[in-house]
Amino acid sequence: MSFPSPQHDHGPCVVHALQVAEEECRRRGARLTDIRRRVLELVWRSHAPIGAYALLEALGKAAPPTVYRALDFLLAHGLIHRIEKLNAFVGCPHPGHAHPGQFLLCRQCGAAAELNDESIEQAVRRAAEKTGFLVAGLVVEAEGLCPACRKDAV
Amino acid sequence: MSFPSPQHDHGPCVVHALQVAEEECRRRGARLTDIRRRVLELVWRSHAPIGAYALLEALGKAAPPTVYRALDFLLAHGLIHRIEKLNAFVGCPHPGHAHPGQFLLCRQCGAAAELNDESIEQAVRRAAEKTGFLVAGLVVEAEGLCPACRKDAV
DNA sequence: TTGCGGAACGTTATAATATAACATTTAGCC
DNA sequence: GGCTAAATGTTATATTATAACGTTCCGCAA
Ligand SMILES: [Zn+2]
Ligand SMILES: [Zn+2]
Ligand SMILES: [Zn+2]
Ligand SMILES: [Zn+2]
Repeated sequence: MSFPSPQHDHGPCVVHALQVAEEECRRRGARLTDIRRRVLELVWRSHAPIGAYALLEALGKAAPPTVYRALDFLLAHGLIHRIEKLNAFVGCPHPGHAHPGQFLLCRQCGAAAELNDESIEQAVRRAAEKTGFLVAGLVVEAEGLCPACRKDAV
Repeated sequence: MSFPSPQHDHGPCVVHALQVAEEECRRRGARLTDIRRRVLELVWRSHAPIGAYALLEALGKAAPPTVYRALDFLLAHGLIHRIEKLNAFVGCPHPGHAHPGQFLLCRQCGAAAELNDESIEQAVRRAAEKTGFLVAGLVVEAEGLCPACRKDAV
């Protein structure tokens, strides 16, 4: 919910995310195969949202469909989110209940933070209702400066 | 601000948009060249957001950079918006003051409506502030059913 | 008017992102 | 073990976007 400090030790976050993912997949009867786990780990290891071809390269010998299929699986089970603005992917810090993500993207350091603010979704839903539109999915992506980069910029 | 009825006569909308664009460009000292005007007209003629390569085809004999340059110009001067989710473009119904768009995108008929709801932006700004993040740009894209398609679906 | 200089455009090639189609392997189940 | 469906491998190609460089056009000023 808060912005990840750039110098925090990210290792434990990755380990924790993988544990949660194992659990969540078990609960759902979904198979977190080796490739899928490796992609998820790579996504988490990256501090910033990471693109499919960067993942592909990190995986070593693999073709595009391999990584896209893994990403599709992870998206379908709510373990990652896609950032539309960046054509990139980021780990979900609290999978288990389906939700659209709301993201803060630092234009300086690339870091991303996920919000899940009820009032944002409500504001959209209310405004949409006024026009008679029924909201089914929602993309919210704010670009700007994270706390650390904001300080640096003075 | 409200959803465009699918059977409304779109011709006048296009004509009006082009007039406003002429005016706005004059005001800004920007050149609305033939290509740029044709691209803007094509964007407006399309009921739904339209992609760069569809515009390219409609233009006839032209190469990608031609249409992308025109789109860049139109974006820079606030005459169109880009829909990130769709990699597509839509005319702005009220250019003249820079603003991020907030969009309602019908998954059935493809129609798009632009909102400019203060409360949405405020909700995002407030939630971002809590984390110390400074918002500079904002993408809001809701997917769902427009009033007409909602009725059809019962 | 003519020539200058920058903006706009043309053209070719290529980068970056994503999917189609089909063969092969693997994992779970009886 | 043998069956089946899911997962993965493999090749080709679609889709979206930009780089690089040459040419043309347009406003402006000598
Ligand atoms: Zn999430
Ligand atoms: Zn930052
Ligand atoms: Zn607008
Ligand atoms: Zn519709």
